[in-house]
Amino acid sequence: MTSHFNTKERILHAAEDLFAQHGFAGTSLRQVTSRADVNIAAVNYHFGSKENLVNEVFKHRMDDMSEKRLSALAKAVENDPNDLEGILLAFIQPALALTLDRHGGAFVRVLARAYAEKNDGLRNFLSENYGQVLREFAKAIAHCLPQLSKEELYWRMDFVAGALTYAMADFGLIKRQNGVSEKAHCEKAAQHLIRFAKAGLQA
Amino acid sequence: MTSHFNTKERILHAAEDLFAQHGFAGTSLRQVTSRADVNIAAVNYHFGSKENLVNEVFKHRMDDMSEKRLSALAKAVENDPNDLEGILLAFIQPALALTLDRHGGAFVRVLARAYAEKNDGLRNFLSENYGQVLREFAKAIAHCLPQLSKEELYWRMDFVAGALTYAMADFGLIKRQNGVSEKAHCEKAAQHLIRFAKAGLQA
DNA sequence: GTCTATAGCGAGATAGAC
DNA sequence: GTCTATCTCGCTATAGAC
Repeated sequence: MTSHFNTKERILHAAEDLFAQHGFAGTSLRQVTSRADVNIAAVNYHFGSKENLVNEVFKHRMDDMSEKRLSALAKAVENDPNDLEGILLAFIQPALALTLDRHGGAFVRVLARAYAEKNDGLRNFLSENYGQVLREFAKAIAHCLPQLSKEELYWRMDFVAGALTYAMADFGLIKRQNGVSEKAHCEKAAQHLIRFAKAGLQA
Repeated sequence: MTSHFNTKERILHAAEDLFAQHGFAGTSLRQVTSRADVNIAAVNYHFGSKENLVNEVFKHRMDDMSEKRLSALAKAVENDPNDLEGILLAFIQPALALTLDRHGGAFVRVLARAYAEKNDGLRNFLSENYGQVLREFAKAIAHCLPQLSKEELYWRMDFVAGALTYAMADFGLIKRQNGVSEKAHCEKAAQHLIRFAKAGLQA
């Protein structure tokens, strides 16, 4: 399976899985190279350092997700700038899509974990990129809800992002039922979340 | 400041701060004992192992917060079983109170971090205890919103818990303004969150 | 109950052959 | 570009003096 990829890609995939499972500090490069079935020295050859590997794992998925979010947002706004549900879907759908991807599912937990890491520079790097995307959505949502103050809007968007992160990472009470496919579970999650977030934003 | 406490308590407080800042795997016992100004051997004398220290740090605050939540819930329900806002406040207030505590503020991030740790046994221990408290709240909220299916209720409570965790841990777009006291910031957070969560639950 | 000292291990990183 | 071998460091944990 992994043997279709070259050394660098195998390291990236193995690291993504392990970071999701054990965190950044909790994962050793030895674990990564062992799972990727490459030599221990390869990671320093290709990435220079562990810290650099962490950043690359991140950038890879974040760039992809942000791009999908922004293009979905542009399409939704062009279609109907007052369709709050469409805008929310543009925000939620790309995150959802990740959980259906073989390796992306791990990344969702990596993402949640990164939010829990407070000072590590990774967090700053993240909030800069991710922050810009959030501001685009804020603009679109503000257009739908002109009565909302900017402060109130930002609070509520934080709540939506929190609910999304939490639900996507599969914390909490809700567990996927045995009879339900992962895809169906995620679609249900999106549907519930959009309904909830829409009502909360309109409060 | 810390010298008012004995060795064991100093270790607990130092560990709480550092776990919040660097995570569990990212914090060494040497950092802990150095900050607590106790000898490196003291932690193994008092706690046996690092893993045990992690659990104790957790149990200490969780027991306290769960107790406060449940007693506030009992009071709210006794006062008016249909007061959804009162029930939400009982859920949110004790988490809020922690962020105003000298050491509790760190714990909120420790908590968020624990949710991001998926397989480490700590997560199971947590979901068992915390899960019971959540189910009590689910019962009370279900009474206020009898038209909601159990599944829908659980989804929405997950979203509320996510929004709370995210907001409390100070992720996201919203930053405390320089002119605003921490206490005022938290009260505003609670006020916004209750409004948002109430509307979302009633959707 | 608290110290010093150290055992024993696994980490990240690198040098240099191939 | 990938390997083996190894350096150096910091970690958890413990033994034993006080």
